[in-house]
Amino acid sequence: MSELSRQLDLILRGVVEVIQRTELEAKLTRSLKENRPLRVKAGFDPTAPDLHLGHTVLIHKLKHFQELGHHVIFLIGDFTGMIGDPTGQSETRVALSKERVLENATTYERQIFKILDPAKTLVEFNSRWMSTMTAEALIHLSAQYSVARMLERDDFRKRYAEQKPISIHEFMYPLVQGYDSVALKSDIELGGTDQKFNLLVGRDLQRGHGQEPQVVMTMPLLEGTDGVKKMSKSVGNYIALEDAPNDMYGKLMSISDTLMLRYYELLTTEDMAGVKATHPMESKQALASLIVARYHGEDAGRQARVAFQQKFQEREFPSEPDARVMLTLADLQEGHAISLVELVVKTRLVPSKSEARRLIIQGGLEVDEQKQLDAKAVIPIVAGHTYRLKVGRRKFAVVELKK
RNA sequence: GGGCAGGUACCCAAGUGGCCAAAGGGGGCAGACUGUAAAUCUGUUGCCAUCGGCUUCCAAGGUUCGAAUCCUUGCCUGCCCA
Repeated sequence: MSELSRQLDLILRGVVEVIQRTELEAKLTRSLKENRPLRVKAGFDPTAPDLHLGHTVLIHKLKHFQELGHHVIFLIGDFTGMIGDPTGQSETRVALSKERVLENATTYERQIFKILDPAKTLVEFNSRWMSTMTAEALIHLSAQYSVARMLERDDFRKRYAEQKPISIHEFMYPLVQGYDSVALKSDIELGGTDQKFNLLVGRDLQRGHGQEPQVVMTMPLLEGTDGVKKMSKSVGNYIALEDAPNDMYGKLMSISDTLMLRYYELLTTEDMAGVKATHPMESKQALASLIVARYHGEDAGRQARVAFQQKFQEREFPSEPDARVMLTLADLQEGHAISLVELVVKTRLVPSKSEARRLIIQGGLEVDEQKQLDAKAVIPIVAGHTYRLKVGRRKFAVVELKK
């Protein structure tokens, strides 16, 4: 196998679309011949340093390039961040302070370097060239794209059709992102399939600046834990890289069987036929252990598995409860007692007394393995005893009286 | 600048003077079921409380015994005309 096809093999694995394949091959060939690594760019939002598994699909692809000796540019869109997210539903963001951006960048690095090699990764900020751009240059840049072409972008088109607001500045997002490619002389840009439009703008702008257009590669979007919408923090269907091992494991175990296969496909290199042949629950546990181990270490993976089995399969009380409450005498009524509602609220696992009451009536509360159904009940609290509360399906708390 | 249509709970969306804490759907939560799930079914979903009370329907005023519903002003959104 030639070096070219070896590289192509790895590069194309899992990719949805390559624009243009022939250009990619040409760039690779030249890179090999001249011994000049390609510049591979991917952009990230500055406000969400809490990376989740969805992001890792892309980061792993960067890793592939890195392994092949190419240069990876991790671009933090601190300037574009002012515009708001490209899905368009959110409002304009306030510019982040310099300190804040750097802080977020550090957080990013801590997470991505679990996958990427720090020595071979260039972290860039687009404010470096954008914040010094003159208004004149900006107008000039805007002149390179038409409104009609902007409206080709799916979400713009939809919002326009649905009579929803689109602010002018939102058009700057694709333009600036495209210009980033010019500034970085990017050879290849990676993004999710939803980024296709923005990525293509980069090609146009590069051409306009006399550069060879970048090759665009789109990666699949990973569905979130709900199995339908793409994984994102704002929807709340995400599994963050920095989720605690047990949470991460638990979230992975709660996904549907169908979604599990998808995760295997996009997040691992396991053999799919083998996975499908195994009992779904076992496959799911294997997946959960694998991912937890990847971000928290082998031990954490094993421990999370044990903890999960305790907590859910054998319905035992976990060694690490979700909340610990220390009561003082001031919390108790005369007779050293406290109402169940009060007690549940004190764990903070439930937002209000009404919710606590509801939970109890619906049979969602156990104290020391005894189901409590009376929302008006008051229970005595004895010093020295540790009360173990099961709050709803999956939350546990321990309560003690402070001496 | 003018005209029209809108702004309701986490989201979508009904309601157009009292029967409205506000239909319906989605989502969330709980229970049953299960292989951890998913799907399904059932219940529940402003806050505090025993009846009952309190604060909500863009904002501020006003009319009324009584307003999400009527009026005024303002803010916001979309469309059309200029």
